[in-house]
Amino acid sequence: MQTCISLYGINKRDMFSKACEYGIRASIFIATNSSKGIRVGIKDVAKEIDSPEPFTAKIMQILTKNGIIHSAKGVGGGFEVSNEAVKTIKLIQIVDAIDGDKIYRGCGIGLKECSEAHPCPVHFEFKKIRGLLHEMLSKTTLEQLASGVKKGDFFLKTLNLE
Amino acid sequence: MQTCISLYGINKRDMFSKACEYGIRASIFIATNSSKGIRVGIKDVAKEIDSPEPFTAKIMQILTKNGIIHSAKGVGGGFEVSNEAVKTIKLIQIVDAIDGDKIYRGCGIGLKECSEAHPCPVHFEFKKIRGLLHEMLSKTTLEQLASGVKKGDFFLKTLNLE
DNA sequence: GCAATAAAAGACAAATTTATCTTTAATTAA
DNA sequence: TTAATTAAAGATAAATTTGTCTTTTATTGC
Ligand code: FES
Ligand code: FES
Repeated sequence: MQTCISLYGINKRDMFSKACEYGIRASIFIATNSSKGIRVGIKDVAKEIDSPEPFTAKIMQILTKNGIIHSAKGVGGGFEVSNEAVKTIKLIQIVDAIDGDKIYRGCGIGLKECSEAHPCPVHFEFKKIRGLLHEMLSKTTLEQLASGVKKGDFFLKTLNLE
Repeated sequence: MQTCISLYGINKRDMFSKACEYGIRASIFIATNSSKGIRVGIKDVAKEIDSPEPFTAKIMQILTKNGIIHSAKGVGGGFEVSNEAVKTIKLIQIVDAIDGDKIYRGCGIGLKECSEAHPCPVHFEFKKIRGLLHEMLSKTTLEQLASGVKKGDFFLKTLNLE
């Protein structure tokens, strides 16, 4: 007899990894401040994007190594994005640096490679979605994202956490 | 000085979890066989979809508990999907059972909830993509996927692994 | 030079996901 | 009833991801 309908999600899975989510939110926060000429420290970043500070610090290291964010040590130091860079940096660069490209290039159901010649059953439908995702990630600049936050249209954390 | 450009993906992340990928591939394989009136055992499943057998067995337990796949113990037992069920079962049921719904409902950059009233910077772009993903998962039946494999148009594993 | 500041680097630790192995329960056939 | 078969359940282990803590390095101001 089959009684049990709808257990739920043994894995709680987001589109991107936590590391990537933090990386994106952090980059946007830093960009909004850089546009006002303000460098921000890791403490502020973690507070403003509501993320664990030491882990966020690790992610910042990845982003700086990839040349996405610039960092300065010492008094008055912190993280920033130059006015030129903020216009050219795309969301996809952050995703690539942290989660890699499989999300928009790999086979949706895990075949070792996605290929037109040897497609999996979801290949053609998935291709469309991945394509849209890829397009969006490639087109969206850090500046776009940051300006929306600066204007107060968009937010980097949920409201009132008391 | 900033020398280092483009490190790569500290996380190798697919769209779905391994568990979910195996679950989808397994379900499709079982469905193709059920349509020929054949029950398949866990051994065949794992072999045909190129997945680790014991782990795949665990996933089958989840799918049977959710009423997606039917199982029979004992001699001549194995896994199957009824001719009626295969027409009504949607891809989304498998994803929900294993990865949950955050991938097509949750905020793309990890805000605790995705909300129109308090949107994150990628909200409106992401909504479109998630919507398309949701639509695809909701519409695609196991039968569609299985029939493509049966006809030989689609595949459940990569070629020649010697 | 010296103290203060702040990120980088490295070593750990916890949690989650993936994978394996053993025992149990159900079913069939003889 | 017994033996064979096959999935379910449970315990455990490995790998990956997430999170923390300490030490080092670079920079600034004095
Ligand atoms: S082969 Fe699976 S998505 Fe292309
Ligand atoms: S709030 Fe982030 S996607 Fe809707």
